[in-house]
Amino acid sequence: MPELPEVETVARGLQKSIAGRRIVSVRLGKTDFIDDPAALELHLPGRQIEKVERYGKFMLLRLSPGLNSGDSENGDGASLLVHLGMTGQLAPSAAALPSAKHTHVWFELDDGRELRYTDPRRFGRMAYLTGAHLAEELTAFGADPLLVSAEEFASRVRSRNAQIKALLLDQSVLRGVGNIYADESLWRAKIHPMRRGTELSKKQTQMLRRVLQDVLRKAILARGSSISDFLDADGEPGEYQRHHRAYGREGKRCYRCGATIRRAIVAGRSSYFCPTCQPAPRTRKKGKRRRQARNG
DNA sequence: CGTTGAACCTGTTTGC
DNA sequence: TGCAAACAGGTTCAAC
Repeated sequence: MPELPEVETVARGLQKSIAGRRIVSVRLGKTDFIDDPAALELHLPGRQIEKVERYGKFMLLRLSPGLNSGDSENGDGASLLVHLGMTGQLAPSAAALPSAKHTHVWFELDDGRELRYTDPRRFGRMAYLTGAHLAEELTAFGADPLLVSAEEFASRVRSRNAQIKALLLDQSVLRGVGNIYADESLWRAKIHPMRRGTELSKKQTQMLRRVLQDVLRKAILARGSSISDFLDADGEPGEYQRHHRAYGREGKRCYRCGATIRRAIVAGRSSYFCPTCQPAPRTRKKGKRRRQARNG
């Protein structure tokens, strides 16, 4: 569910509502999505949440130096890394309110509230990481799509023979793009999701970066897309789903040309596109119909 | 190197 | 109405 704009929305909300608060205690339910549950219970109590930021689809809760002695990496960029997976929600709540179903982590704060993590499918991830470990973790990711230069974007995309949809979803190429914003940007750039990176012209590549950034910025302004269950840190849905041009529009007409939006599985994911505006690449032979004779 | 499919887990929607 | 299949904003891993 949460891609870059949704995670940015949650991170900004949390920065406003919980930055500066201290974690008093930690309570855990199911923990199979937590790297080292005991580390949370051991290291988080007493720490102040200094800042909440986004890194790709991750949230980084930057923590104050710990008071426990014996922890050689105290203060060394200690952070709580949170990935929302498909259905994760992280939001503060009055401690007295009942917890939603599938709430698995409660951080008691020093102002009487609790920061709660709820995640029905538990595809999310949570980890307490310090300095070197955190840095190492983050090196696996590619460029931030909002910051990437035209040159870097082009070199990352045009050097790869994979399908452009797969490249946009690959977090080691760009960090933060998911299924919705991949399809939305490809529709706007008029590029078929099965086109190869190597196949894109310089113009197309420039256009793709431009519209991707534009879509992401506008989606952030609209506080993300809520298809069925995304809620921000204030419990509010986003509005950007109203502006979707491709994603989820199978069978409806293309806003640009009126053709019928199609759905196909590309890179293992449902992909929505306009078959007219986004012409398909020449299909590989792949058995089936033997049209033209090859050999000459 | 690139693709595909399965797996992780729960809930909701769709189809017969 | 009932029940099974398909599908969901993500990631990872094995197999080819």
